[in-house]
Amino acid sequence: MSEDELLLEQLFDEEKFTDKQKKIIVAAIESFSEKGYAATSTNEIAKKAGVAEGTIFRHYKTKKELLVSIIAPLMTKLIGPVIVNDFHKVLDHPYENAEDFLRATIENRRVLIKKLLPVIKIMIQEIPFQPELKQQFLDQIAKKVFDRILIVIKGFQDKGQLIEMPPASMARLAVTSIFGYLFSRYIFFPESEWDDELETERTIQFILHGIAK
Amino acid sequence: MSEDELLLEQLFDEEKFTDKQKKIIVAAIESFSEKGYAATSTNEIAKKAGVAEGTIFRHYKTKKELLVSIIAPLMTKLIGPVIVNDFHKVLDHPYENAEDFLRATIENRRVLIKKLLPVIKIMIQEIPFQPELKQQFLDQIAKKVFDRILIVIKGFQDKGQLIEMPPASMARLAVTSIFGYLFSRYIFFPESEWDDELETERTIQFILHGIAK
Amino acid sequence: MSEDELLLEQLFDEEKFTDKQKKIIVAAIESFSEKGYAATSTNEIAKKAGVAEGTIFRHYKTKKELLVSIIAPLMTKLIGPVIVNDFHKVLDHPYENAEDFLRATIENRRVLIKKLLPVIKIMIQEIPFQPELKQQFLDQIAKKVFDRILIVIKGFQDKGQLIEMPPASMARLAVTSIFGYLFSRYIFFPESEWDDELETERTIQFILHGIAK
Amino acid sequence: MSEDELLLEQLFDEEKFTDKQKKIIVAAIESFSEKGYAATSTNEIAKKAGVAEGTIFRHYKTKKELLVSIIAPLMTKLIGPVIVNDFHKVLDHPYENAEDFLRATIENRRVLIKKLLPVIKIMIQEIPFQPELKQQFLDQIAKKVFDRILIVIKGFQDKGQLIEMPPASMARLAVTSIFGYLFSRYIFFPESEWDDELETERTIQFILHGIAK
DNA sequence: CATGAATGAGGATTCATTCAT
DNA sequence: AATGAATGAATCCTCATTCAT
Repeated sequence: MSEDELLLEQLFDEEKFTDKQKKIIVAAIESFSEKGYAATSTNEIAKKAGVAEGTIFRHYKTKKELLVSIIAPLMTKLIGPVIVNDFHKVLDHPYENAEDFLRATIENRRVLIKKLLPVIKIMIQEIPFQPELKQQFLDQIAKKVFDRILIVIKGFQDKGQLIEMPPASMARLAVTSIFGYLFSRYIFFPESEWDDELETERTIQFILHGIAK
Repeated sequence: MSEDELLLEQLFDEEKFTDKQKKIIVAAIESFSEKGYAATSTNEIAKKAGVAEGTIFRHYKTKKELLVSIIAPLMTKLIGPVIVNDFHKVLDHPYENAEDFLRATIENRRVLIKKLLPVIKIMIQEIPFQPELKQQFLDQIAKKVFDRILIVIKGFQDKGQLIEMPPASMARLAVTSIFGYLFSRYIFFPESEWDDELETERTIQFILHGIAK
Repeated sequence: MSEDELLLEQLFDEEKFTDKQKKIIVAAIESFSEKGYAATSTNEIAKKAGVAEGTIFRHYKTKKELLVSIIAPLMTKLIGPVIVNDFHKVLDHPYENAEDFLRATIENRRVLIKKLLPVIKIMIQEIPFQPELKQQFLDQIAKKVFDRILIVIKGFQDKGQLIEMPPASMARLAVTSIFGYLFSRYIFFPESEWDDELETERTIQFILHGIAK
Repeated sequence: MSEDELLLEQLFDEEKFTDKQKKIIVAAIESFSEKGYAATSTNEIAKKAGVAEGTIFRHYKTKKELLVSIIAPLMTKLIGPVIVNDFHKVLDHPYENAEDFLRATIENRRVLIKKLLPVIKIMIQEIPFQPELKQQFLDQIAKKVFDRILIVIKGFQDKGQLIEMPPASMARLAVTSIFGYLFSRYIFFPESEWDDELETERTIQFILHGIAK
């Protein structure tokens, strides 16, 4: 529970929730991420949360609203680091090189993904089926984040650190490599032994220099 | 319908299906990939297929069996190219270089993914929740394919074409780059304009040489 | 049950219903008329009909559709006699006097109301709350019937049998007297002893001559 | 609100209610008469009244008690005029004729019905389903009022103003004519244009002399 | 007095599955 | 083999009512 509480704090710092509401959210996250949204019954969530089924519907008008109000704040949480930190880093330290930037970015994301794992699983599963979430995702995450990344890439290209290539293509290549690593690490094979520092380093070197000798 | 028929032929060449059964499969694939397995009702599939609901259960004991018998053959289909073609290519033409191999691999996969798109979507969505599929996937795809890839990588490393790195790590980096491209192309942003040849080339160069100048 | 069957035949001559569907209709009419639509649960109807709750929803998409498909055909049934019979009577037998016309009309209605009593109760209760029914009632019954009545009244006025008074007002007075009688007889005080022939006669004389000496 | 307040004053002169309680009653009357008792939720009433749901149950043990305590006093209000005024009128002014009596009675009722319209609607809807209300209605209104009416009718018959007819039948005919008018006027077609004085007069003449020439 | 969160029984409706035809 | 009516458990959700604050 203490771990869940941490997750909650991470997700909802400022907002005030009643005790029961917190339990509902924790239970919903657990069930949704284990069985999927559609396959989870509100009755099941209620039991796991130790509340009456009606209580869920006092706080969330529908089951879908419960889902959305779990996922939506996550969107904001996930862009935060990109927009605020990274952007400034690059502008404030013009001497900084692409390698350090990548390292910071991956680590940043790694910690976040690790903490928000179950919620991210839900997000991945449900965004394709929930137009509301999809729209939010495209507007808030995809677009905003992508725009920042393009700026950063152009910055490093201008400094001569990166090769010439349309920034959009480069962004795709770098981003999928990073998320390829993070998803392999935390979602596909979380039970394997991982030397995070080493794999992070390999991923960075791969992004920068590829695998050819 | 001709496109669906092609998909079916692709998926189930040898097997003999009644006309109704084919319609059921096509309808199920469409619904499952659009709304998800759990959110699709058998009644809906029956209507879309133009058969009675009972007919579905004459061919498949349960709804889950319908899902599995759609996804399972896909597994075999997807490894085929890796195991049969690629493996032989490398062994038969020892002079071939890694770049050509990558190019063939990506193209191979690209055509397949394009054709099997809806089924692949279902696979991605449902494998996490269906232990039966998960096991099949791990045993048939992940393991077998990974083993082959490791061999191929070692082969190129031995030929001095690739840098020294644990083949497993290298496999992860290359594979996620390839699938990062293919998923971006066909699943995340299928509606964007894509110059496939160019992006394939960029992906290959990225895997080989990275983005650093 | 035989009485219910008669009611059903009366209500739905030509249409074909399955056995279970008939039972559902009979049970619904009984419950709706006894406790009101909103206070009747589908579970209760199912039990009374001896079918599974799901069976109700196989035949009627919603509870409201069940209500409407019970009440709607009644509307047609109730106007039939007015439009077809009465209208022709007056036109075909120009010598006929208002008294005989009234007698036939009341008797006609009396037999119908007696037979359709429970359904009429439902109609009275639910029309105010179901816009769909209300509209149908206004369009089909109220307007059509009223138009015919006006014609009949004008006919008798022209023949000098009725006093001068706006036909609409006269229609209201006559109609409410007739329904006042029928409702007193069958809805408000059905358990009292009624000498129907005598009371019909009194009602007719009242409509024609009032109560003043 | 001033109109509602008037209604309240009309309904509950002497009793003392808290401000919130008045709001609850007003809200309940509005909702009950618009959607019916069974289809109105206490939550809805609470919102409309601007009070907490619990507050309703502080004043009324159950939802049904709320209904009854709205309808019950109405019963007394509605008989009042009959028993007190009319009765005395006839006894005190033996020379008065039936026509004037009818006129006074209708007008009396007309004003009352107009003011109490929403509550009367509720009464009509719910009496058939609430045995408690039904009993009260039969004992207090139907019986008492009917007894008075019989006396009045006999009085006028003795004075030779009315024809010979069992007073009960005559009561039914006159009463349904009056209420037929009032209900047409205020409940069935309130939105039509009505010349009240004229229609009242027509109704009186109809009751006295009928429609025959 | 008043609140409103909490309850859990009960509501309408959906669903996968069965089975007589 | 195919049907589609029938099932009843399960689903999401609503509601009157309670009770700690």
